[in-house]
Amino acid sequence: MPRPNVSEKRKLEILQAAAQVFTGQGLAVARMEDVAAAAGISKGTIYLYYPSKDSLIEALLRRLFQPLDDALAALLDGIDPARQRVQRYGESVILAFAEVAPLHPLILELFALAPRNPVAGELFKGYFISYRDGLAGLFRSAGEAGEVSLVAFDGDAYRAAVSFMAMLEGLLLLALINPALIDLRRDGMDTLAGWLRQI
Amino acid sequence: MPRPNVSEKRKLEILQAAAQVFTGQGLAVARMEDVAAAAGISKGTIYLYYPSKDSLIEALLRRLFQPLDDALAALLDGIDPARQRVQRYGESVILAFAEVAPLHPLILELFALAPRNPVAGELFKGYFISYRDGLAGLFRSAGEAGEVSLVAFDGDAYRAAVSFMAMLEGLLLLALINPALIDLRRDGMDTLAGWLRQI
DNA sequence: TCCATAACTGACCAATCAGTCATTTTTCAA
DNA sequence: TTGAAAAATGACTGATTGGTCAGTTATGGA
Repeated sequence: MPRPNVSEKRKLEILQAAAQVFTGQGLAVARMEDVAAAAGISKGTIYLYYPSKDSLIEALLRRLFQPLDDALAALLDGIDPARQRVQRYGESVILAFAEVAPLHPLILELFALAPRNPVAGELFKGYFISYRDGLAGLFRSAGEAGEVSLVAFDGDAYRAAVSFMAMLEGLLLLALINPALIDLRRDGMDTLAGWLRQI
Repeated sequence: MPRPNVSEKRKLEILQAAAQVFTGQGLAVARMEDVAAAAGISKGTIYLYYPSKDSLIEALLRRLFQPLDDALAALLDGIDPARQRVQRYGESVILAFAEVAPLHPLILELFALAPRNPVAGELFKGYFISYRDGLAGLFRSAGEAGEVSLVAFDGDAYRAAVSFMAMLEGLLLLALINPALIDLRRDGMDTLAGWLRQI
């Protein structure tokens, strides 16, 4: 019988410990020793699975990005009517963010990596460019098909896309910076619904 | 003749050097030695004006916040019609952000301090709470006076305030994360104008 | 049971850097 | 011109920590 491959399991355990420690202490302050302790292993073991602290941070970033990527794929490649896909996308992003509320301080720090860390930069850049262009294309064809009205945006699908993105990302930012400022589940859904009434 | 007070001038020079170095290298990586070199002084001298690296960061944060505070005061205490004040506020924030584009990586890092640094936390919290409540009050009274229509928000001034804030902060976030994503001066102004047509 | 090897450990090293302070340089009122 | 105080210097220290690796332990097929 082959030995059970502990590698993937260990990697995941380390990643979860890292999420917890990095969130609690901040990326710069948190020590690899602390991550190891939280994972119930020794520091050296981490380096059997991740070659550096940076690689651990990047793995975490990719992992947290996954749900966003999935939601974006569903938005852009779905077969449902455009309005419905946009609404579902907004709702799933808002709910996903509300669910990871304990990780918000970490997520804010990961955002701040974008201009400096190449991996983070590429992730964000790729995501937002696809998002903007995909959404604009979606609005354009839905507008031409008469499914939505772009009259509030002078018929400009690009403007509609930027407006939607600003509204949604803005909601997330407000929640990230100060949880007491808005209730994502209530205010987020209200604002999203209000926006959708424009088109 | 009293000696010219070099203190305020030196403090400002150090702050400007810090802005430059922190933006280029990141808060965690930048060394006090580098800030000193950029200011054309020695490291020890910095400590005659700022007691610690953290205090320097906090001074920078307060300084960068000042224009926002001023714009907010003009929004909340102005005597012009509500719609005009909201528009002017949005425009001035967007333009101010576009003007400090070289500092965007630093600003993103300062945002990420909010959950951990008490000074940053208080600044952001205070600002956004005043912003939200002041704007909601503004919309409420302007709605009652018939200056604006809140029908797009079910007559709810709070919802209108959250929607406006999300739109505006979202624009700034998109620009911060990836300058290539939107053109603040053009897309920002368009989106702002589009939002204002709702009320 | 044996042992090859996978998995893990933690003491250690090398590098880093915020902050200090004894000393030097500059300033200017007398 | 002088000297006392203000301003500035930069070598140094103490503490920290990412990453390494020689040695130890656990596993399971033969």
